Amino acid sequence: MSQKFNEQHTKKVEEKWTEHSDDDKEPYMSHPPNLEGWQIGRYYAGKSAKKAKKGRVKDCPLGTIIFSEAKTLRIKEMLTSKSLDYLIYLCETDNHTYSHIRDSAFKRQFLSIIRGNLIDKLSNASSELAQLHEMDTSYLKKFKEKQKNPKYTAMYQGRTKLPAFKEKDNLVKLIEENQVVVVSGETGCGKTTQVPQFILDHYIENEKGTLCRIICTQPRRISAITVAERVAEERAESLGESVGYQIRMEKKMPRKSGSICFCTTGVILKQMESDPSLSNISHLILDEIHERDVTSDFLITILREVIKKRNDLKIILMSATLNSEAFSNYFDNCPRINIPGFTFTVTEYFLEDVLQRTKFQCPRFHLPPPEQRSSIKKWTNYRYKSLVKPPEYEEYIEPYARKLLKDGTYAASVCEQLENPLSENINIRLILQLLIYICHKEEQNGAILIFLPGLMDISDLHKLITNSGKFPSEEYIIFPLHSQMATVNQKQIFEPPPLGKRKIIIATNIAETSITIDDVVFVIDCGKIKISNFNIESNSQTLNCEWVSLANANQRRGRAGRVKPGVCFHLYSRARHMILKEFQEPEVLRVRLDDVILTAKLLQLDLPFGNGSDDMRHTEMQNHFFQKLMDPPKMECVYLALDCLKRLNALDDSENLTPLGYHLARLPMGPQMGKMVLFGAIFSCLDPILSIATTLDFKSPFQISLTLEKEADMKRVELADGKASDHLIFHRVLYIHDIHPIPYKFCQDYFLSSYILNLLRDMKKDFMGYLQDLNFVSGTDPKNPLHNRNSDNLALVKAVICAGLYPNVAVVKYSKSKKFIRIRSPENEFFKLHPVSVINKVRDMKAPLLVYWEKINEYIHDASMVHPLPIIFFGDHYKYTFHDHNGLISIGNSLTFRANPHTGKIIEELRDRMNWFLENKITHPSIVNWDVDSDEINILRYDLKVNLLVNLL
DNA sequence: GAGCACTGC
Repeated sequence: MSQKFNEQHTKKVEEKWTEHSDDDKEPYMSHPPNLEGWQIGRYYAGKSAKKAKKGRVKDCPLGTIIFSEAKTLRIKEMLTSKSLDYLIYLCETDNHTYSHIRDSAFKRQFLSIIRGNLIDKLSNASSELAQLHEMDTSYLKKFKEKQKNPKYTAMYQGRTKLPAFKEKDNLVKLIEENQVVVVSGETGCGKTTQVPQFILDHYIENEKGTLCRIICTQPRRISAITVAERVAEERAESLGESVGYQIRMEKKMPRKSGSICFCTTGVILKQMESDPSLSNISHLILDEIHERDVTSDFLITILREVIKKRNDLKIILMSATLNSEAFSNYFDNCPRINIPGFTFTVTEYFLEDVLQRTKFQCPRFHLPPPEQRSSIKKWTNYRYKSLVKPPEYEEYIEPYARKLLKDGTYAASVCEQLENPLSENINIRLILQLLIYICHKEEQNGAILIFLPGLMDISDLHKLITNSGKFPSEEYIIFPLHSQMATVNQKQIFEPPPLGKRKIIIATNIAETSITIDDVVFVIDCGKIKISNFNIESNSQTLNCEWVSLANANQRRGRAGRVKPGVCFHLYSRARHMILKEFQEPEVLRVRLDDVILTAKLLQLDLPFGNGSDDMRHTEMQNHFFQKLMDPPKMECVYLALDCLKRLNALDDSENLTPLGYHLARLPMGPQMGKMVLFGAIFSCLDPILSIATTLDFKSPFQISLTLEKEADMKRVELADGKASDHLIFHRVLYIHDIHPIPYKFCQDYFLSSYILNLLRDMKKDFMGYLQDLNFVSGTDPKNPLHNRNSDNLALVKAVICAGLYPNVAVVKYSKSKKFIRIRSPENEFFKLHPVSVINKVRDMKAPLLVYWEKINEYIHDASMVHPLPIIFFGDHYKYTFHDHNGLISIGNSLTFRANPHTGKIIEELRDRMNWFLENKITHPSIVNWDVDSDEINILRYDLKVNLLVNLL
């Protein structure tokens, strides 16, 4: 397959598309020339009032589309072809019977999903584990032999020292006698490795090993593997005997019975799609359930239904001590058992102690940046801002500071600083002073771990430390640690430092749970954390810096006591510590719910009806799935997600899954990315689209360099190859990585992570497997030429990107100096383009339209500049209107384009035709037959050589 | 004019 990276086919786009001048796009850019004096003032007042209303921009067409006469003629010829009638026949939709769909495996599965219900499905649930006495005896025999194995006995000796071991008999008895048990305990108590083994050994010893099949879920892939390896080692076995693991794209399954399988929470949820009663499982252990991620919250909600029908299924919830009671309450006050933790003591200090020891002086006022210091007005504003105190100061923090002053244990200047809210801001100079104090005054040696909220702070502190001259590289190794930095995959960070050197790690909360560095003795906790939230009013995602929860603070503190007693410095006062909330909000209250709803639909759970549905049905459904969650999300959030799924055509008007929705629910990615991939398969440009969708869904392979930022930016621009698209860069990177003679060299030169690139390659293959199950492709090779006939046509690739990202469309506005870009949403809100986007640098501004995936805090992260036609073809709410000699195409009730009547008419027919084609393809999943005479190609073709759609887009 | 918490199928 030749997949040259060029855009030759774009030139074939024949239609004339003109961009309007500024006045045309924004009719109110400047005041009409005939106005004078106060009229001008009133004009602008009216204009800003309009802006404030955030009115739609219907009346500001984004451009004009005119097809040439020759093209019009050819398209008209095509439109008279007979194949259209055939397609209309195929796609006459009947939502209740779907009688227009030919009988197929897909149809039967789809109908059983939209008509069925979880409870009915569970009513004939039963365990599939059968007791086989011969095997039971053999399991016991092997187990007894193992107890003589010196390796096993040595490991066993170590196990008996764990706190969990003292509770062995209690645990086994409690689990035997109850269907649901909550096991709580802090890290280091051994519950994760021991509890599954206690259960398994108990079954084997009682000659019923074949009835025992334990699944233990972990929130992260890495912990599923490491725990499985550890447990296999303790049992003196290799993986694949009685212990195994399963994560996406990687598994080592244990034997079918008498076994323990560690897997990620998502794997088990996916399994429930086909086997909701978990028929081949005897014990389900959910570990780290206190983290409250969407998947585990979702899982326990369904499990409450499942255990009613499967009385023999045991559920063990393992949580931190802090919120074990809440889980017990959720399961009808099921019994709890607590295992004391086993960690070294960590001495805790707070801001007042740090200030006292370092004699540091916090700034009293916000200093404006140097370039603004001349403006006194702005400066006063800064001073004013610094004096506004959060409400908790009067109630808690000031009284505490006054008490300290009275007690006389702290210097007066320390107490005074505590009363100033600025002392709670992140202050990297204070951290530097504290580091100097630790390294020179504290006797203990050992690694220092600093928690900061984000990259900015990590970068600033890193610079400050290296430039201070107090931490020469002969004595200190400094590791910045962030999910997007190369250091996360370096072994060096886990290993003891070279002799005579000390490790300093500057990390985000990645070091709280995901990455464990054993030799940490000192922790500096800035007390802040970046938390993403979903804002219902603006229907958008935010990422803000907040106070940590007590759970976070404890976890951070615990990182200091893994090998010996440690010290933790919190950079906030004891008073602040007292008013921290216990936990962060559960994730399900902080995210978009569209993906959750699709999964729930596939699992046939009862869901509420959206805003638009009639009230009768609304009131019928009081006890729906979302109400049963431990923390039900706001209904507005559910409605927003339902609306979004309807716009994507994943749900029909009665909120049943459509055939498209059914496919999207089965694909392991969000609905928009799933749609992009399906269209990539249908339009035969699958490899580039899979690269892009996988990267957006998982993670960018680009790594951040603290020292070579500019170089990294330039490499990105180089990879963009003049195309105004961040998405096509992902395609190009994965493409080159696959064919490069020395992939590792390519990664080094272009600041890429080969670890992530390899994962992305595996993931693409994994998606191919799903597409094959859905019957859209014929194998698992993403580069199969059969599915890449149009992969060289980057205009088409961009059109498919657009189909997937819609309705995330925005309009580009240049500033007058054209130095930077502003973005306007169809709803007339203004955003900015993230500085790393190549669109800032590649000035190929033929089109003012962008499609994007992620928008966080007013910033659009990755974007592609697109032609209007894909938006017109793939957008919803198509309308054509004609009045005052103006033809207008309107999309999504907000984007408008001018088109003369004959062009408008043709676009409308072409759009219908393509939708029929897609509908047919979705309801009759199969590989598109690109043969010259095939029916489906005739539908899209306007002459024998060229496929209409592929060239039009 | 200016910046990106962390997971997962």
